[in-house]
Amino acid sequence: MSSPVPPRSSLTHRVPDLGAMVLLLAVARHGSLGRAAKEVGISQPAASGRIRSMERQLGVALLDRSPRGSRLTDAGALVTDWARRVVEAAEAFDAGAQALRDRRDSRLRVAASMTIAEYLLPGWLIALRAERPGTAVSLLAGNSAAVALRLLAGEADLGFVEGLSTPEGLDGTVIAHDRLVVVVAPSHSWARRERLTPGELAEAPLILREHGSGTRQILDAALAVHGGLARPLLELSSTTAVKGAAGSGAGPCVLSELALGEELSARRLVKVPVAGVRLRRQLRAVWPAGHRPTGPARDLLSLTARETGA
Amino acid sequence: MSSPVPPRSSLTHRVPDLGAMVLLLAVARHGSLGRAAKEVGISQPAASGRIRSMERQLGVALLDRSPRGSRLTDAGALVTDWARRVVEAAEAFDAGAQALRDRRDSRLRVAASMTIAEYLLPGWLIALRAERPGTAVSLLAGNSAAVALRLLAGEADLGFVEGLSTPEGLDGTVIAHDRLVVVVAPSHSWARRERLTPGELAEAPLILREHGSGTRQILDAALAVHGGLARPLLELSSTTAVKGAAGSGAGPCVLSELALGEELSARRLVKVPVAGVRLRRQLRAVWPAGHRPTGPARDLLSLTARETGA
DNA sequence: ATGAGGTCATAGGCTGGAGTTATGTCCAGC
DNA sequence: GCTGGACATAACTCCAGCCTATGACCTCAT
Repeated sequence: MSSPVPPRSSLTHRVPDLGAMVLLLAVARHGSLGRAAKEVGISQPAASGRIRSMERQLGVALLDRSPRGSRLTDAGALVTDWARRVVEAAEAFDAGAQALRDRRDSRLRVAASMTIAEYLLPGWLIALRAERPGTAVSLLAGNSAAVALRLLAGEADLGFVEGLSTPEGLDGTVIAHDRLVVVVAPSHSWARRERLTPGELAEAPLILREHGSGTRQILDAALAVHGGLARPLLELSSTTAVKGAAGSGAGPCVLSELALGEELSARRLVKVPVAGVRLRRQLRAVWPAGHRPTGPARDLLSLTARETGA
Repeated sequence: MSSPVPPRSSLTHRVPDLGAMVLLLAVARHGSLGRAAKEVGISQPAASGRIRSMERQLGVALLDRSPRGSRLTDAGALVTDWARRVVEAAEAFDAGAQALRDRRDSRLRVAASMTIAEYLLPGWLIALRAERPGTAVSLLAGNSAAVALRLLAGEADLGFVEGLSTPEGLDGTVIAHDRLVVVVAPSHSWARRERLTPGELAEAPLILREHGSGTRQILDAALAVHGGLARPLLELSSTTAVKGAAGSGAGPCVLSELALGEELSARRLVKVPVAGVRLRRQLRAVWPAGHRPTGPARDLLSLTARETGA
C-alpha cells in the first residue's frame, strides 16, 4: 500500500543529497551530532533534523542516540559505507573540476589523454592536494598529439599519455600499465568460455571506438600476426556508448580495464581471457626532452611514479 | 576579486548536487536541454537554469548551445564522465538503501557478510533490478554465524559469506575469490620492496581489524607455518579506520582487495606482494542444505554465480 | 543531592534556491 | 516569410533547510 510508486521517484528523491552524506560521515567519525554539525559548519539542530529526515527518507534508523552521543546502528554503518563511496566520487569530481577551472594562475599545468584525465587524474589530484595543499592545477585533456604539442609549446608542464612509445621530442617514464580486456554481456556465449584464442578474437566482429582511438591501435598491433582485426560490428564515439552496447548484448568489445569498474562487479559485463596475446599499453608521464620536471610538476610525478622508482 | 574564498567552501558548495548531475547525463544522452528536462521531469527553463548555474559554479562552459540542440564541450565531456561516477555511486547507495528498508513485503530476503553487503551487493541489486524489475529485496548484514542462523531459521532465502568453508547445515557455491593484500603508505619502506617473504610479514607488527574478523582468520591460517602473526601494531574496529591509519604512515596493514579502490589508484596506499603465500578467501553463496534456491533467489544467484557455472 | 556540562529534540520565523508559466529570440527548412 | 524546435529571460510561488532559543535528559563531580 505504501508504494504505488509515484513516477516522480527519481534517484534524486530516494537518495539523500551530498550534504547529508557528508554530515553522516562526520557523525560517524565524531560520535556526536553536535560536533559533526560544527565540523560541517551548521548548527546542531540543523544536523539533527537533517539526519532525521534522512532516516525518514530511507526508512531506517541510522543512529543510536543517547545523552552521551550518537553511534551508528548496524544499518547505519552500512549506509555510511555506501555514502562514503558517493562522497569519494564527489571529491574526485571536485578535484577534477577545479583543475578544469583554474586555467589562469595555476602553478602546475597538466595535459593528459582522455582516459587518464577521466579515471586516474582526479585521484592523483586529491593525493597531491593532501601533500601540497594550495597547489593550483590546471588540466587540459586531449589525445597524445595534442598533449605533445602543448608540452613543446610550453603551455603545459607535465603530460600523461597512453601508447606504445614516448612521442617525438619528449622524455618520459612509464608510470603504470593499462590492460585491455575483452568483455561481453553475461548472456553472450563467450561469457562461458574458459579462454579465447587470438584467432577467434581477430575473426570476431567487435564493438569498437572509432578509428584513431588508442585502444584500437593496440588491438590492431597485437592481432596483426593473427590475421588482423575483422570488420567491426559497431563503431561508437564514446567508451560509455561501447559499454552500453556490449552490456545490452550487441556483441563483444575491448576496453581498458580502467573503464570497467562497476560493470564487472555488478556482472553487467564479464571478462573473457585471451590466450597468448599481450593486450597492454603503457601509461607514461612525459615532459619536453631534457627538461626534467621541477617544483609542483615533480611533486605530481613522484606521486604517480613511485612504483617504478622514476 | 571574485574569490576571497569564504571558508564555507565545503565540498557541498563546490560540487553540483545529484539532480544537476543526473540532468547533465540526460543532456549528454539526448543532445537537447528540453528533452533532457522532460526525461528528468522538470520544465525546460528549469533545466536551462540548472545547467547554467552549474557552469557558473564550476567556472567552465559545459555545453555548446545552438538553436539545433546542445552538445557537450570538451570540458563538458570530462565533467560528464566524472559526474557519471558520482551518479553510479548514488545508484548503488539507492539499491542498497532500498534493500535495507523493504524488510516487510520483500520477496527475496538476503543475508550477507559486511564486506559483501558493502562492496558487492549493491551492484548485484542494480543488475537484478535491470533483469527482474520489481523484485523487492531485503538485506540483513552480519557475520557468517549470523547469516547461517538467519538461513536456518527461515528468515532469509539466500546468504553470502566469506570464509574457508561452507557453514554447518548449509549448501553453497563459491562465487568469487577475494584476495587479501598487504598495503602500506607510499612513504613506508616496504613501498619500494619488490616482494616480501612470508616470514617478514609474520614478524611485522600490523594494523589489523579487531579479533574475530574474517581477514584476520585467513591471515592467521596462512602464516601459521611461518611462525604465526606477530602482536598487532594497532587494532581498529572498521576497515575505514585501518585504511586511514595505514595511509597516514602508521604501518602496514592487510585488507581485502575489494576494500581498496580509490586508495590504490590515487597512490594513497600501495600494494606489497608477498611471495609464496596464498592470501585468498572464497566468497560463497549459501542456502539451507537441500533447499536449492528458487524464484528470485535463483535469479540473484545466477547473476552472481555465472562465472563458476553453478 | 544538586548543579554543571554534555547530548539531542522541539518550536517558530526567515531566506533563498529551484520550480513553474508565459513570453522572447534565434535559426533552419519548407 | 512563416512555422517549429531549442534555448533564454522574466516574474512569481513555494518549500526545504537554516538559525536562535529553549527544553529534556543523562552523567559526573562536588
